[in-house]
Amino acid sequence: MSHSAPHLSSILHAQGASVDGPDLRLCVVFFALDLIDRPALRIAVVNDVSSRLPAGSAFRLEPLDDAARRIARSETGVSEQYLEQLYTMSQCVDERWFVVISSIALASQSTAFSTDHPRVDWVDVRDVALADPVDREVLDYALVRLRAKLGYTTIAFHLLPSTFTMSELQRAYEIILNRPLDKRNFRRRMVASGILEATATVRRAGSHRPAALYRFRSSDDRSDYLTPREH
Amino acid sequence: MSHSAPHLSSILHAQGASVDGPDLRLCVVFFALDLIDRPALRIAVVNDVSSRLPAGSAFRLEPLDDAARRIARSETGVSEQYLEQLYTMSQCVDERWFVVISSIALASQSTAFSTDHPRVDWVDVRDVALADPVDREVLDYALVRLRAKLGYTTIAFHLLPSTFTMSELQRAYEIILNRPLDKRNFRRRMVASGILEATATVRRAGSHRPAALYRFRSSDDRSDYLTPREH
DNA sequence: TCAAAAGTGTTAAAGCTACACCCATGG
DNA sequence: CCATGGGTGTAGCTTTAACACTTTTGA
Repeated sequence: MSHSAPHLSSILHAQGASVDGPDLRLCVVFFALDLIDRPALRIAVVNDVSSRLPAGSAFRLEPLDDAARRIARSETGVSEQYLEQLYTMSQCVDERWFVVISSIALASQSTAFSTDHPRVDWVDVRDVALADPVDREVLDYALVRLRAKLGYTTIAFHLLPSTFTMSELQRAYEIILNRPLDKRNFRRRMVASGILEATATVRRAGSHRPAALYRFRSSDDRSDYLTPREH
Repeated sequence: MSHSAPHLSSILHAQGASVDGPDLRLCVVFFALDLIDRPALRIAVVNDVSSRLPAGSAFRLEPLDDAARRIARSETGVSEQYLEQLYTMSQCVDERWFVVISSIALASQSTAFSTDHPRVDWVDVRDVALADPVDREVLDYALVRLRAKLGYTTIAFHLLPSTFTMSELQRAYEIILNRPLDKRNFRRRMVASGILEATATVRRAGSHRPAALYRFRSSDDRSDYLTPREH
């Protein structure tokens, strides 16, 4: 974290120079999907003095998405599978000027909820209470973006385990979009899109017909569609 | 512009404080559409030592889109009609660390090309040569975004004069998308979308049937669709 | 044999693409 | 009267939405 001590600030002001360049704050909306326990879309919330999004600062010359990845990991103890920049805004906290660069991170359930990290809760997006209104704004926009991208990308990919049943995939979409979908139409669209391939195996889970297992054809991951190429 | 003079930097380093926070660079891809002279999508390019995008720095606590608007205006002499943030990245130039926040600005032809500003050229996007590879990357992504948004928003709105013929509107889309569109299908879609309203008037322009003039129903400007609410 | 989830087809409506001719005007 | 751009309709196809029953299994 880089900011000048108050007296230095005054010294520099007196000389007409500026230490008033912004501090960077990278904050991450880290999503994971609970398909088992109480099905819900959850985000990582850090509880220190109050509830906030995982956040931190970038090092000098560190690429911003490397920094966001590093912060997501160190703040939550979880390695994301997908990261995408969201939006940048200016914010003032206690006389300090921040430029807040927000990102979305995604991880599958097993990756996210198995790890136990002090101060980190994975909370249902419908119940999240964040102290900072900017954090709230970031979360709202992250949800808009995630829902929109579900329609024209393969972003759901990164919230599911490596193999899954058609019902699990549908439940994932339903949880994120927060509305029910028709089973037959859903399956048809998914199959037609060609992003799935059937594995040879089935999953037996209870006293009913076993479910075929699918995986994503990782060759055509289109999650990135409409974000710039990373350098 | 805020960066510390070298000797101050050393002083602060010596004391373990950091002046190494990034400098902000806001850069703007300012689009305008030439429908008359040589029809083309153009952007504002600033020529000082070499060709670059209009750019500048934010003031302390200035909201980033206010800053981008201010920079777009002061660098080009043109007031944009629409502004949207694009992407943020980290860059190093001559040992200085920049956080580059890019935006798209749009203005109609009359607004843009009537003004004459020293060092500013409005150049066809197909011919743009920019010294900085980051500027190039920003332009490429701006084009991707503009084209994509043409499909699901009313962003074209801001590149056209307040009233226009159906042919002009179609030409605008064709120029931006860089491919021909079917006249009848185009008209049908536009009318069906409900974003246009016919004015009572026609335009007589040459030895052929006069063209009906339309305007956008500003009540349903959906350009912003999928960008966060501005505070 | 029952309960529970998996899996499967059809129909109607809307939207998309491709395509060619007549209309109104000014010179 | 002719050259110029403005304006119009249809047919085939694809995509979407709505809708209910049969299959396979374990207990």
